[in-house]
Amino acid sequence: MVKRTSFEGDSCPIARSLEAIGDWWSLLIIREAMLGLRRFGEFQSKLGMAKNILSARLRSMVDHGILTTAPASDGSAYQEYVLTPKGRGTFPILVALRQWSEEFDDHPEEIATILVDSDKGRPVRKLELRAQDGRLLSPADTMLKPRPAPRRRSA
Amino acid sequence: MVKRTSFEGDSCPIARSLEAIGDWWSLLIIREAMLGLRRFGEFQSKLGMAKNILSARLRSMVDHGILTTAPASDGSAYQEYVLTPKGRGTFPILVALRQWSEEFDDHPEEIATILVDSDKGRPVRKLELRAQDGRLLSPADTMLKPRPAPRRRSA
DNA sequence: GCCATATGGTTTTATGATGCAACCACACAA
DNA sequence: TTGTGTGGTTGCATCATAAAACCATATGGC
Repeated sequence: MVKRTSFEGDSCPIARSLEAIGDWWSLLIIREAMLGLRRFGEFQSKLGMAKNILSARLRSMVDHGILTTAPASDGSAYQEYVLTPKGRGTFPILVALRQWSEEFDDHPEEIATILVDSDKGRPVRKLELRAQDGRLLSPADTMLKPRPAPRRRSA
Repeated sequence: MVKRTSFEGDSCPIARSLEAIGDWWSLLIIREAMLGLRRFGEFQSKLGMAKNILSARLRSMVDHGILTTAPASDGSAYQEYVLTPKGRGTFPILVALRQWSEEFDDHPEEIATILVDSDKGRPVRKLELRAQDGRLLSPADTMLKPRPAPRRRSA
């Protein structure tokens, strides 16, 4: 088989995420959904992507529990695609991608938008990773530990 | 042309990130590099990916300034691939992907590792997005604003 | 009712990307 | 010289993607 290697059974959580949203379009669809788009045609015209691909992606994300199809909203017999909590949970990923571009892109002047807090209208801070006790952590301050084995008996 | 649509000129910072690291393998390669892998063979055997694909990805990431080729280190006439600051800057993206799996994956018991702070050995907190004044922000507390036009004259 | 048009897709077909295996180049060792 | 390991490149089969055509169901005009 040549089967574009699936990460489904992989034990790495990053690989598992990529399995669901690691393709070209999914995160952009989620981004648009986060901004309020709901209808097939809206996504299609906004993103300019092929309709068959959009169709496949939407279905895949529905299967993964990232989107749900809501029956209507304006009566028009069609369905809408709305984010589930799992879908909205990708927000930090989108922000991280955005901030990475803002910080390291070779042509940051081409970036058209900035993310601000809607209350004050000022740019948000960089995402920060903290320890349980609140210390700010850099990559070097972290390490991976094997997950404790699930206790079978006393669950 | 069918040319797998490039996001290179896109003004959306998320699309721009995906252009560089939005494919199947790049983030996994970066993850391994973050853990200390450096040599072609190490990546290849650890990730189990085809050598030609690895070769293409490494070259692409070098072109994007995410990796650099260092001439040696153990004398063996070959080169090593090490992360640049831009490459290390993807850390929050990896953490965000990891945490999304941890929170929403259907089979979280299959996730083998947890990210801890190396000082205390305790799991890290969730990534948090804050406003300039320190308020914790949810997706709904944020909005996108057009970037202020670059002033040509008084730069 | 009848035709035109918009929406929301699916099907068809062509090409680029990926996966695998084979091959090549180089370094080093026996 | 031959052998072996590393670091790739090349060919070919298959998969995914893109573009466009096609289809089904409303909606609107007449």
